[in-house]
Formats: sequence, structure tokens, C-alpha cells
Amino acid sequence: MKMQILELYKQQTKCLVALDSIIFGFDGEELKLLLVKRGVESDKETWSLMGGWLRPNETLQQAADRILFELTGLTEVYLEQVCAFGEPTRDPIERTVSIAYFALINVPDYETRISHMYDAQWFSMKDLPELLFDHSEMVNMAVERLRYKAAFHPIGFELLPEKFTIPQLQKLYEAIYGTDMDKRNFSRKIMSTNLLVKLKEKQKGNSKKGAFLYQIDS
Amino acid sequence: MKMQILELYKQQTKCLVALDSIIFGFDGEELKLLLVKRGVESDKETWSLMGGWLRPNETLQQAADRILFELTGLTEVYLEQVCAFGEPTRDPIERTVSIAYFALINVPDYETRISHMYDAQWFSMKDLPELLFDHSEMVNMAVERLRYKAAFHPIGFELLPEKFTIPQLQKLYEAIYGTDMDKRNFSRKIMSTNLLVKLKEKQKGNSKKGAFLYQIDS
DNA sequence: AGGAATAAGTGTACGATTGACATTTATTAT
DNA sequence: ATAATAAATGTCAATCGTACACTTATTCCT
Repeated sequence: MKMQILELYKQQTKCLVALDSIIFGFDGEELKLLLVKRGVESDKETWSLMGGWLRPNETLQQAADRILFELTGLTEVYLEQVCAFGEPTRDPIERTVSIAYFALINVPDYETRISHMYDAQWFSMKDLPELLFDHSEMVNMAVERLRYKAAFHPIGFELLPEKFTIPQLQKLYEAIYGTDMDKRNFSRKIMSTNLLVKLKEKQKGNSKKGAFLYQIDS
Repeated sequence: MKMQILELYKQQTKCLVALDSIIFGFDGEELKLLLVKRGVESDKETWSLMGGWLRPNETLQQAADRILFELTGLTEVYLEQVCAFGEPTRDPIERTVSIAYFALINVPDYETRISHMYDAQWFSMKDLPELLFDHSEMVNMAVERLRYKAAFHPIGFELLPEKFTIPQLQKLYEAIYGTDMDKRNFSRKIMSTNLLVKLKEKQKGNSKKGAFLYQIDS
């Protein structure tokens, strides 16, 4: 009986399992996406998400973290699973099921580390190049997920520096949703969550008056 | 160069890919879950989700549909991906990445077809047995997803017969969220969507007055 | 035939939230 | 001192969510 079960397992076809990360960044103005030209791909001119293969003793989350680290040097990044993609021919070389994760990072915080390691480059979400395989579809689903999350959770903070101004936060939300928002309504809503602490410092440069900095209350 | 790429693909470890479906049903009173005792599992006494392995030329969605059909005879069921699960030891026999789907069906519509095919049995969501592997975790995530979907989309209709009454629909929502709701507020909200058409017929039996039947407007 | 029992159906008033809208304020550069 | 810049702030109306109780259609029982 035990043999029969093992037989059944043996008869099944195995697949490669990949992980691809949609890495969102915010530079204070625009929502961006980090893309690479992966050396391993057949079409070396095509931009692609950061991806890699699952190893034998990793969880999916660990693999996604590791791949992000290997390609960018980033650790402790917010990473959340979006969806598994499994079209039989999505990777023309060999059948691969890919599990997409999305990540949120603050561009200037990390810019030094990721530069040029693997031809990594930030792209404006408004002006994305053609992507490898089904990566555009992955990005679309990740954007939806980001919008959904941002509506309920203060997820956007991951994308901002530790100290930030209300106008910066508003620009981020506007970038996520692709709409303009009213300053007064926005700040009222943000303040009503009681998640932010107003600091004494102001950030200048952007305006003559300067804007107060805030931090997350913990 | 092309050879190098192929080499890289060859070096990667492959995995079994499984699909497990969380099948929600509604019998007019309670939210239920359809479970089986899978013959193929080592522990034949443990209840499990409906699952199977991905075949070489299927998409994930097709595989989930096929497995549901094979085990229950059901076709054209609402099936949506929940999450991929990939703990290295989640299946003790061999490493398997499983992609969970959730399904919605109306219990009485299908009860005849699924009965006893594979020891399939409906369980009240309030009284679930221990489940195989990480299936309980899958169920929890599916419940969350169902609640989220039901809040925005008229997803609950999948779980009801073609014609249904407002009190039935309310019981369904109460079962999904595990709370009691106010009749007046509920019917006002449902009616404001303009998704329902009131029929001339009434459904009796449950009450002496009888309740009007509704259908989805299309 | 009359009355009791059952669940269905319906409305209102209050507080909270959302969305539209314009002026004042702090600071810097000239 | 003045102009320029972007930040900060308040009000009103509409909408939505929530709490709450009585009437109605029908059946069953006597």
C-alpha cells in the first residue's frame, strides 16, 4: 500500500518553480518599478522582474527574500505574495510555475546598494518597457493589490523614508491610485488614523515655508 | 551561450505542483466546506481538501477545474486562486508546492452528483475536523478572501440557487461574516445595488407568510 | 370561522464620513 | 519691503451606516 502511494508521487510530472518580485519604489514624486536585464534569459535585451528559482529547502517567502537580496542587497523588505502564474508555455525554455511577490521600498534609502549590480534600473510606472514572459500581467495584479492594501492599511509608509511630510505621503497615494486628491481631505483622513506623530522639524527646499516632518507612531 | 542558459535551467531542482480547492457551500442555513478522505494520502483517516497534481500541459486554472470535476462532477464553478503554499516539508513524502483555489457552490444543486464519490462530505465551518498538511491554513486564507470579496462584489450569489429570498441571502452573509445583521439595513443595502429582480412567486414553508423570490438582473 | 403563531416586510432619525471648495501663513529670494 | 512659493487649515452639504419596532400575509389549530 505504501508502495502504491510512492508510485503515485513518482508518476507525477515535476516543474521548475520560480519567484518573481514586483519591486515598487517611491522617490518622492513618482511610483517606480525596479527592473533588470537578467543574464540568464534567452532574450538579453528584454527587461524583466527580479526573479530566480526555488531551492530545495526554502519556503517560498525565504526564496523571494533571498532572490531580492542576491539581486539588490536589500534585506527586511516588505514582500507579499500576489499570485501564482502557470501558463504551460509562459517560459519557452522549460515549464515553470512562477509565484509573484510584490515589494515596497524607498528609492533613495537603497539607491546606492542596488545600482548597476545586474543592470537594475528604476522605471516610472507611467512609462514601462515591454517585459519578459507574463511579467506585465504580474505587474498589473501587483498594482491592484497595492491599491487594495493601501486603501485599508498604512502600507504606503514602507515606501517612504523614516521621516516624511504630509505632502510627500499624498504624492505617494496619488501615484498609487493615479489620481489627484484634495489636500484638506487627505490630511484630515490621514490624521484621523492617529498613526502619525508630528515632529518639531521641518523639511525645506521644496517650498519656502517648509513642511513639518512626521513619523509613524509606535 | 545558448548552452549556458540551458545548463542553468537543468541545474535547478524541480518540484511537484499540486492544486487544492477550498469548496464553500451554502445550504440555506450554514456555510459549509466540502472535504474528502483522499485514497492517495498516507494517513487515510485524515480529512483533506480536494486536491491533485498539475499536469504538463495545463494552466493552473485548468488543473483546478479538472480536479474539481474529477472529484465531484462539477463544472463551471466559480474558482479563484488564493495563495501558493510552499513549506519544504508540508508534504512529508515529497516536496510539493500547492496552489490553493477557492470555489463557491450551492449545496442542494449539486448534492446528488457529489455524494459518496470519494467519501466527500460537507462540514459546517463552525465544526471542522483536523485537516491534512497545511490545509487548515489554506481554509483560513480562503475565508478571509471570501469575506473581502463579498464586501464589494455580489459574489455570494454563486452560493445560492437561481431563485432565492432576501432572508436566505442575509443568512448567507451572516454565515460568511459570522455575525448577525439587521434585516432592514441589509435589505436596503442589497436593494440599492439594483442587482436583484423581484419575482411574483413566493417561497413558502419556512414561514407562514412566505418570502418573495429574487433573481439576479442581467 | 376565528384566533394564534410565524417569519416577512417596511421607515425614520441620528451620528459619522465623504467630498467640494478658498484663504491665510511661514519662509525665502529679490 | 515685496513677491513668490507651497503648506496649513475649516465649513457646509450630501451620503452612508446604524440603531431601532410595528404591521402584514399566511397557515395551523381549535
